[in-house]
Amino acid sequence: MAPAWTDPNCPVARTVDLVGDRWSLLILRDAMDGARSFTDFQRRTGIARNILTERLRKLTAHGLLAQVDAPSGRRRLYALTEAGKDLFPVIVALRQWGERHAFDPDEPHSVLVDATGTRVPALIPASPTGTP
Amino acid sequence: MAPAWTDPNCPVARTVDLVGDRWSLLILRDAMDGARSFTDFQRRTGIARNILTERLRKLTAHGLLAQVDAPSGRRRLYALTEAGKDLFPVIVALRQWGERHAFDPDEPHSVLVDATGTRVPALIPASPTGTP
DNA sequence: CCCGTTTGGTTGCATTTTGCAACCAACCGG
DNA sequence: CCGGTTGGTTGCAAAATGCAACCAAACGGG
Repeated sequence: MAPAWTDPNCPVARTVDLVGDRWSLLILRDAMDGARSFTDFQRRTGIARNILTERLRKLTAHGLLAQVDAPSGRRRLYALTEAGKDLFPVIVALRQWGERHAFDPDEPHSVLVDATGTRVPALIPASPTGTP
Repeated sequence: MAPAWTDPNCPVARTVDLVGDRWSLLILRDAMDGARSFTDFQRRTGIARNILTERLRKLTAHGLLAQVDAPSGRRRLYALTEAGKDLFPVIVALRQWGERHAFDPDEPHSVLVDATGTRVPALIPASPTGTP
């Protein structure tokens, strides 16, 4: 973590530095799906506990998650911040790609739908061209 | 790589298994930006050469990149497949998030524009709700 | 109030992944 | 034919990860 950024000028590289490891994105996926507690995350992802501790700290340190006190009692819970919620399109895009390309043609898999049960259309950048 | 998938049922997890490491997404970013050759990728990302070799193989093995013969001569080059190009929205989403949240407020950074120079609007899933 | 359980960790150690530098064979241009 | 570039490979050191055992502070029931 010493070199600060892999490539300080590229926004993609910075984002990948923050969430581009085996677990962070899955933690955020679960957070978006309602996970709040340490054991919740641990059970859903199957991540090692010490790594989970570290990831939760990293994500909180960078403002993607925040620790909130539970309504009753004082157990600490993690909640998505605005910045964290803002990663939603990334998760959706990853999910849609996975649905299209990471399963065998005959293999069953989920399809992303919204609250009303209709299928969410593919995310497409407004203009179909490259990165300046 | 033995356990096949981190979570076989989740498309997000599968995608992360394929491209969710420190380098793969940056390699794909550069491929989308025109990089084709081994040294091209190596120079742009700064990745260690042995790791680059492994990543290029992994990405080709999973059908995100393909090896093509150079027009003249027979040097091997890597090109994005359809599946690879289909990751474009992911890269765009990562980039947009980075532009919004990974820079200090006063810090200058790039803004994603299309071929005509107009700013690409934020990617937003059609309906604003969660994952079933 | 006391005891067993759950939660949210921490610690130490083994295994795996990365990174670095040196090396190499094939081709390329002149 | 000679030097440089390309696309790697190899060996070793350093860092990240995984696993299992351990722990203190709540809970929760009786």
